[in-house]
Amino acid sequence: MKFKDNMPIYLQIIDHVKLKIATGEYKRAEKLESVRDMAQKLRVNHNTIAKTYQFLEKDGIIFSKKGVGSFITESEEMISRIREERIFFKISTFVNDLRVLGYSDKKMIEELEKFLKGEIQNG
Amino acid sequence: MKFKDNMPIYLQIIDHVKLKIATGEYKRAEKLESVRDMAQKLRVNHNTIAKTYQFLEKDGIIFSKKGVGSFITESEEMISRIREERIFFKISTFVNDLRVLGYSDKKMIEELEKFLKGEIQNG
Amino acid sequence: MKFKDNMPIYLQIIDHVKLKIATGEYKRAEKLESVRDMAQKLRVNHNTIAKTYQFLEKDGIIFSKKGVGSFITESEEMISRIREERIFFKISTFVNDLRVLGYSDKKMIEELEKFLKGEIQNG
Amino acid sequence: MKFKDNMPIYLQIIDHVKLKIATGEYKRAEKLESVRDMAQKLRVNHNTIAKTYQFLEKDGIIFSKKGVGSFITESEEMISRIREERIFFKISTFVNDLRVLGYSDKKMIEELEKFLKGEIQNG
DNA sequence: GTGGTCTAGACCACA
DNA sequence: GTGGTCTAGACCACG
Repeated sequence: MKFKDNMPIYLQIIDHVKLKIATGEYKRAEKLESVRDMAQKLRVNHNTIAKTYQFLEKDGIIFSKKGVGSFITESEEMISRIREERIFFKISTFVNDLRVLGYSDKKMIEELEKFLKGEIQNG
Repeated sequence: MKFKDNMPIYLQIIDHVKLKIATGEYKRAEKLESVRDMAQKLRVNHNTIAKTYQFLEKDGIIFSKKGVGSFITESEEMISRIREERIFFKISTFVNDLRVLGYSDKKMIEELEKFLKGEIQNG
Repeated sequence: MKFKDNMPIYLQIIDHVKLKIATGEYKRAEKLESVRDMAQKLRVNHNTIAKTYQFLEKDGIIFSKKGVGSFITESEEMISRIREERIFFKISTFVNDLRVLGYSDKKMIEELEKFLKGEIQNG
Repeated sequence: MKFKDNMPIYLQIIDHVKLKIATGEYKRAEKLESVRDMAQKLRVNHNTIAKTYQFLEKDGIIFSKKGVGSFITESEEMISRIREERIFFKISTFVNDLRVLGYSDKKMIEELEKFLKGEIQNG
């Protein structure tokens, strides 16, 4: 995993975990990698991962048991919420950004379609 | 202007200026506010604005005349490029993000249309 | 400040701050001691205090500004809530504990009164 | 049994046993569950219960006979003391806590009565 | 081995 | 000087 320079690593990992939940890669109640294993894999200090897990736990996204491990939430509802929030955020950000640039709703959809078609020709 | 916590303010201001160029609010060869004026307006330290202007100048987006002030580039081509790069970046990021979440091109457009319609009903 | 052995220091400090808010010692929008000053005063590492402040910030009890300092919440409502929650918690815990020990409501009040009188005689 | 996160489980179980003695649920000289039975019942590791029993024995609250089991103390005086200490601790803690929050003796009793009455209305 | 806490010391961004 | 992040390394509680 490559980290951006201008954002704390632990926040990037939090987002990374939330993304994996949103895409379904991490499933309900699944065991996460141990703090130290993930630290080694991502080449960061174990404290950084511990902080990450604690923030995720505070938000109810994972739960940890001492001496056992850390696990994705058991709440299917929470998992759906993470996914839906993410999608909503992406779409509303997109709409907002293009509007600021002067795009009408119609033009926005047209440009998106054009982009998607263009990719086929280019790729 | 409200700044995010986890990103250097000067980078946010750089983006802010580039956005104003992309939207046409800042025009070709227009004089920018002085470092101290902008600092006061954005409620940040003047050093932060100075840093911002240096970066923008390095990228050829603005240029400075000693004792006179800073100005938006005179190159119409640069201005177009800033705008197009921005749009391309926004669209490709959007497409990429939704694909990661498992969205097909078709569903992506559908959801976007749904979102735009939903706004009308809600707003 | 003396710390108990069987509870993380940062949680004890969180409670310590909340207590000071509840008693009115810390007032609305008041500046807290800096992370490093409090660390020195309490003879703990600055990271421990930083963690404390971050948790308090996540709960909306204080807010921090980089390069400026940390401050008690500006919300009078939040301050009242902290105080009332604390009182409610103390009373309900007391009632519950004595009931478990077989005390009726009447006996509970009698014992409390007896205790308060006894103190006068002893003190 | 639900355990708090921020306190060693064995201390919570010690308190749990002392509470059962204080309430009379565990009687003088009564045989306790075996380490493994209690471990299974409380869903904790048997080492944790073993540790618990060792501490209780050290304090004279229980005693063990090799190959037979563990038993509640035979001293009626010890049992009374556990109960009285507990009650005294609860009351004095309560009084102290509310005083710190600025409550007079009179107000303390009033609030307690109010709380007890309020419960009836709410429950 | 698992998560959690703490220290010491470094560096960064911001004012 | 202020808060925030990160590392390295230690120790603890629990299973």
